Amino acid sequence: MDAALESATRVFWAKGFEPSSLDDLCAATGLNRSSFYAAFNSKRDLYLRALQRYEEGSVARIAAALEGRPVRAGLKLFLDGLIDAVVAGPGRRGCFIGNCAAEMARLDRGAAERVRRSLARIEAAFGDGLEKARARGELARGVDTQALARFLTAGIQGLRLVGKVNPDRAALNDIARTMLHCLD
Amino acid sequence: MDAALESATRVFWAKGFEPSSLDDLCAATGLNRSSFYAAFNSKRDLYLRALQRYEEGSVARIAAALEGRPVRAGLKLFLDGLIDAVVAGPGRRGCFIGNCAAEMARLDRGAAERVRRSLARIEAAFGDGLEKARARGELARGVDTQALARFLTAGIQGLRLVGKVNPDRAALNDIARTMLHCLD
DNA sequence: GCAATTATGGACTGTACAGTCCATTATGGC
DNA sequence: GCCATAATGGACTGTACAGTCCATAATTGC
Repeated sequence: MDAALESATRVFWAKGFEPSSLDDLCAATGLNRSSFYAAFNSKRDLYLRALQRYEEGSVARIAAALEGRPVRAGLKLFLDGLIDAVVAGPGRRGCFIGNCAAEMARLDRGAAERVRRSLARIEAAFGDGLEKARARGELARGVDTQALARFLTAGIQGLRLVGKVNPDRAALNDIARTMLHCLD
Repeated sequence: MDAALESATRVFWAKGFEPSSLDDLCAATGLNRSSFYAAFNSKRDLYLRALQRYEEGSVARIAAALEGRPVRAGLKLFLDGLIDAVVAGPGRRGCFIGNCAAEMARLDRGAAERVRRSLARIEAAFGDGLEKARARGELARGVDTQALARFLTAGIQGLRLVGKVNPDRAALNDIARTMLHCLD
């Protein structure tokens, strides 16, 4: 069942909610309509589950990159990986969370709330890493780790949006490099 | 006719392309279907014209804020105004350009190209202001103004996306303040 | 004032879609 | 092997929509 969710995530991520038809989703998951509705209840429910699945992965990747290394190195590792994925991966999908925010937030209050929570968890993952780094003495005493975490969260969304329409490594590297500059 | 375009822009900006029905657009513009198609040819054409109109405004606001004052003050003015608009304005519209990128870029190559061009013009407006500031001696000699302009362009998209689902002034101020920090 | 052109209203068409339903097929208990 | 239960296929329904079309109304040129 998780394989079906993963396939559906790919469809929604690439095409967005509205343009993903049930036929697309049934083809991708291998389920027919009856089984689809038995398993997932509705297109929107599946979309929100896909979003949650994506959120888990995003948070985990941040935590993994920041774990067990200096925070600057961790952030660079994370951003370099992100840029690799944007430049080399299947093109123009952007960030599922950001896509959901743009496409649904105004018309679907529940979806907006999920996006808000996803961004909060991403912010918390950055905040944790930064806080630990400060405790290790890697950052100045007075640095505002919450502000930095918020900045990184927004910055990544910006980077991914720009990368979606212009997956140019040099431009994305400029953005990432300047972002890292803010830690100092 | 520009009034009709402005009204249509508001509809597309708020709801996105797909969920804006022709009935919505005719109601907003005051045109009936016949006049609508005579004037704008198709829903998509109108959408792209609305996007262009929005782009002009965005670029002009950046240029105006950076004109005739120190670049740090100009950027702060711009970002403060943006945050005011996000927090106080009609909620959760986000940036039309960013919305278009998220909603259409994957499925409409032409729209993606327009977004790419809009972002390039925004980047150029920042780049101009930064370049002039460097000539005035406000920035260090070796500063990479293109990288900074790219960073600001992405940062604004990130700020607006976060603000779309969580229009919290304190959080947005944190992001803006940290962004400005990167100039030093 | 009238004819020719242009704008307007709104009915209409064809299509695409999410979700439902039931007849058929497969599965498992015994 | 047989019955009860569960999964499956795919036809079907109702709705919403973009775009077209034409009959009528307004406007313009003279």
